[in-house]
Amino acid sequence: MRQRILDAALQLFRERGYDGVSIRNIAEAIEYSPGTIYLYFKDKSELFFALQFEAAALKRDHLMPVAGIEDPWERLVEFGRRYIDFGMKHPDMYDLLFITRAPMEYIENQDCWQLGLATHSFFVETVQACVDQRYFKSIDTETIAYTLWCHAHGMVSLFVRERMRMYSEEKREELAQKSFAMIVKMAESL
Amino acid sequence: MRQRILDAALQLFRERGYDGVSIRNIAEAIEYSPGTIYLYFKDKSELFFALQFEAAALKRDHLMPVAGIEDPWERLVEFGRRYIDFGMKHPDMYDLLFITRAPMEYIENQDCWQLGLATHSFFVETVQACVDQRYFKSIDTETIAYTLWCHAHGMVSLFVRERMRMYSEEKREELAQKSFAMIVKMAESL
Amino acid sequence: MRQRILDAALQLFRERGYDGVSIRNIAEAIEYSPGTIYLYFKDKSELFFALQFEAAALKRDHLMPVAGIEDPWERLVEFGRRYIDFGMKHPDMYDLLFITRAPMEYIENQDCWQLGLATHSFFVETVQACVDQRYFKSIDTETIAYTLWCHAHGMVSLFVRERMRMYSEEKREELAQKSFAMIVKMAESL
Amino acid sequence: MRQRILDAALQLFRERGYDGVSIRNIAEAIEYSPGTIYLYFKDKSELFFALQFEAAALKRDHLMPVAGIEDPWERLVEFGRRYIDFGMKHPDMYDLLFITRAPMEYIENQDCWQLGLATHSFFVETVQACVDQRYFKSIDTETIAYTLWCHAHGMVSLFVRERMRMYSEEKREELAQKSFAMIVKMAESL
DNA sequence: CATGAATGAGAGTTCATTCAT
DNA sequence: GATGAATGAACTCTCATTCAT
Repeated sequence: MRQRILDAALQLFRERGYDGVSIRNIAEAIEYSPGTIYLYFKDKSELFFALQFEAAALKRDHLMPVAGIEDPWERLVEFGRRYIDFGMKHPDMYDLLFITRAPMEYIENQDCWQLGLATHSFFVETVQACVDQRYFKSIDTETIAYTLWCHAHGMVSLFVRERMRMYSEEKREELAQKSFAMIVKMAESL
Repeated sequence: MRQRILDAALQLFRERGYDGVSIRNIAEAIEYSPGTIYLYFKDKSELFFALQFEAAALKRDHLMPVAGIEDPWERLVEFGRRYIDFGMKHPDMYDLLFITRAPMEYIENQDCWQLGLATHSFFVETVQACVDQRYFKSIDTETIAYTLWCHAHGMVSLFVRERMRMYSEEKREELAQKSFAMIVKMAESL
Repeated sequence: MRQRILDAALQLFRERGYDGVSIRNIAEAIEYSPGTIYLYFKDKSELFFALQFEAAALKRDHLMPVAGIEDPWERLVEFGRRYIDFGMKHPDMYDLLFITRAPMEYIENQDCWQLGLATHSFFVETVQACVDQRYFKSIDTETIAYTLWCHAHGMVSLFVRERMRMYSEEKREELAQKSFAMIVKMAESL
Repeated sequence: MRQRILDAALQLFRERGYDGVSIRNIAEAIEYSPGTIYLYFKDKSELFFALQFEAAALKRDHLMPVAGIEDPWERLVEFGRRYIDFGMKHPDMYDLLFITRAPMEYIENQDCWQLGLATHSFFVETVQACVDQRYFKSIDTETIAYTLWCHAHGMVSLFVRERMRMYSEEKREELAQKSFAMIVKMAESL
């Protein structure tokens, strides 16, 4: 039931944004009365955070398998590939995690933030490992990580928020792959 | 007057985001009655589109001065710098143009879409000019342009939607500058 | 209209107390929509305060004519008579001013509190005048005033909140008159 | 168990007033489910009446010990002292008994009304005893009793409903004591 | 051109209450 | 005897919108 609420909410949040969704909407979607939702979540923002937590967990599960890859460079590349893959396959989740505007003041104390940070740290550490093993000339780990993240996030978020309409659907996919290859190459020459 | 409404609306956007602004709020800000706004805009979404057009125009004005720079590479770099600058200085506008989920079916017929496309085309043409003059080894103009755009959009949108909270304010600025320098360097080796 | 709202609200507040009355109730009573009320009053508590102000003004108008009576003792007696008379004739208003539980934290900054205080001060000054002219042996103005007030308020509030049911209606009136006479006599011997 | 519910309800009353207490609140306080309460009370108003009865009993227990005092005058004075003391110490109970607007048609058939009447009668009889023993010049027992009651009730109810805000907390206490002393003195000269 | 007055719908939230288990 | 799950109605309040004037 908690799960049923979360499922319905997820879809709605993704379609209409945090402010565009009402408790009533969610209740209607699952065909229960509004009050029922308050049996499972203290208020709207708690529901939202629960959703973000789900998303963060899913993302972690999607990404963390790469931890098994020994070579840091290969690990990094695979991490990137999967990051983008996650965004493309679960645009709603990605949106929730990295785009949706929501009561952000609260978020930092939340478990989902911790979870997100953990994955992020893993990413930075992988970059660090590459740096340590001289995969790059540059040794500015932080900036390298940030730059790669920006590129990946840019790709996914232009896609998620439908700002690629000037390209046909196939073109979009093609571009994504080519651009990923390109950034990898660019990174090699860092 | 139409302009006065738009100005007030824009400022409110800046402060509270799209969902946080009501017709009433705007009316209060310009010290007119709510009804008056309907003399100039059919409804809220028309006002919203007008706003998007404003944003697109502002962005064009912010970016197009670089058209005067002869050398395509310098033009490209300056374009990038200004793109990011625009996003940082007018996060609400940037949000409106590249992040906000709006009825997209409508948008494509709108002037603002044309306006946006024009600026985008200018960007792509500048990349093309660099390619033509062998600034890059790669000749895949489209992918180059897309990749650069992704990076810039990633930077701005992580900032605009407050996903950089794990860094201090100064750190954020510093990172932005360093990352921009880094992508420029990476591009040189393309 | 503002007045129409106040009239309806007054009756309802009196019948059911502050918490027992909803904006909806008031709206229904005047056959308007709930939202309309917010055109005239910021919120529920503002409406309540406006009502209290009305009540305070009415009470002042009922009492202040005695200011014309030169002899302080006569003035005091007449003040008391009218105080009780006010409570009996306008139980709803009296209730609002001296019994109804409502957001009291706010009240002290309100005009109605000032108005109420003014009348109260006039009462205390009248007692003081009696003291000054040796109408009492006691010179403890404050306590005398308070004691008289307690008696009057007790009478009215037992009546207003229907705690005199063990007496017949006529008996109640008779008791009131006799008790007033008695407290006057008691006061003379102070 | 019934008792446990009542105890919790009473405490909540004390803290938040009648309208501020919900069945849910009470259930939470005793760590049972809301439904459980309905096993012991038909509905909220039945609980409310039970509470009034409790209050009446508490008041009786607070006052009746004075029945042991032989001298009627001393008994009367002590009764008054305790009456006020009860109101100050249990403002919520006092409120329930003498101020709260409750369906009065119901109340008269209730045990609590009987209980209240009994205490009241005891009070009147004590006044009568004083009259019989010539403690007063006046022989109008009813009016004397009523007058004294009005004073005491006025004191307590101004306090309970927070109409003494113009005085500091200590001042309020001081005034109460002085006024009680004053009414006693005034009564002596009746 | 502009407004004042009004509304119906809807927001988040809490409530007293029911009832199958 | 007690609960968990649920509801429908109510709450205060805000909103986009309309329309006679």
